[in-house]
Amino acid sequence: METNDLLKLENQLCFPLYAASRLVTKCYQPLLDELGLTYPQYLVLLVLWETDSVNLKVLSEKLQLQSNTLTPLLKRMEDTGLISRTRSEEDERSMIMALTKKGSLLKHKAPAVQSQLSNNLGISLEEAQQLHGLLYKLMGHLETK
Amino acid sequence: METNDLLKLENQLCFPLYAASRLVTKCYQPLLDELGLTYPQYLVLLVLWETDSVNLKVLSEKLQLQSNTLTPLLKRMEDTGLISRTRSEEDERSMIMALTKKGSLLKHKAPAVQSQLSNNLGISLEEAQQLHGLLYKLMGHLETK
DNA sequence: TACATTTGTATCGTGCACGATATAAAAGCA
DNA sequence: TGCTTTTATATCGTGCACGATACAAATGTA
Repeated sequence: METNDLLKLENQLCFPLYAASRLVTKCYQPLLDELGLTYPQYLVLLVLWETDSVNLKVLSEKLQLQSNTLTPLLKRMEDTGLISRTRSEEDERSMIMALTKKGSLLKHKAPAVQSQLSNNLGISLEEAQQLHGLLYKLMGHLETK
Repeated sequence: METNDLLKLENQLCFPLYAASRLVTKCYQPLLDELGLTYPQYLVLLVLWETDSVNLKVLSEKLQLQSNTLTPLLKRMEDTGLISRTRSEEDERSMIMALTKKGSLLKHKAPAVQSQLSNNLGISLEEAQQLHGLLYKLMGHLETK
């Protein structure tokens, strides 16, 4: 490719990644609005529904988000009654996030969100799996940098 | 897949998209820091290097960002001397962004950013093209919603 | 046991993103 | 020409993201 072509927006990998990510988040939003959630908050719940009572470090690793992003986000979730935040007794540094009744019950509504969304994506299951694989491969390499 | 599996973080398409996008942006940042740019600002320059003097509407369509995101971003770029912002004479509503000398000269440094980054991605050219294609297919379908 | 180092969270400042809304210029039309 | 509607941009408020930094609890070590 020529230099000028290399610099074209549509030839970059970064841009479609960035645009597609925002676009998919936007598709989630109307569904999540009904549950009173933002998209990152929904991700937190996905983690907690899988494993309840995790500390910030674990949450941070799973979501690839740092404490400066998560702490305020989790405080907002505490304020809206979705989770509780308590210090660990064994290690006073560790902050443990656990589902409240309200946060726990929302799990029943999540499958509807997922199925609604996957119907909307407009790509086949094979393509979705392919995309999934490529994204994890990309991440796997970049994380070790 | 079972309901519980469907809700697992790693099985979602949305999460790797979101995480990979942030991760790639993070890889750009040290390179862009040397040019005094943020990643979205770099995207604006990519558009302007391709076609100078575009109004906000065009920029908004190309980057899929709205005026409430772009206006302050472009003002910051004006403040740092990268672009000029002037009202169109034919249509007083239209705000036209054009490269300054400084913004124009930065184009010479962009190929180095691109080649540095593509070396870092850790996926083959074929995989990158495949990923590129899948992302555009995804976007193409979602945009028409 | 004293002290340095590491670890887990939190705080601060800046820059996006975006829904909702405002405003003025332009275009359409009775 | 008056008036409505559309279009292009801007403003406001809220919630992320993240680099840099602070701080206290835990750990390692002489």
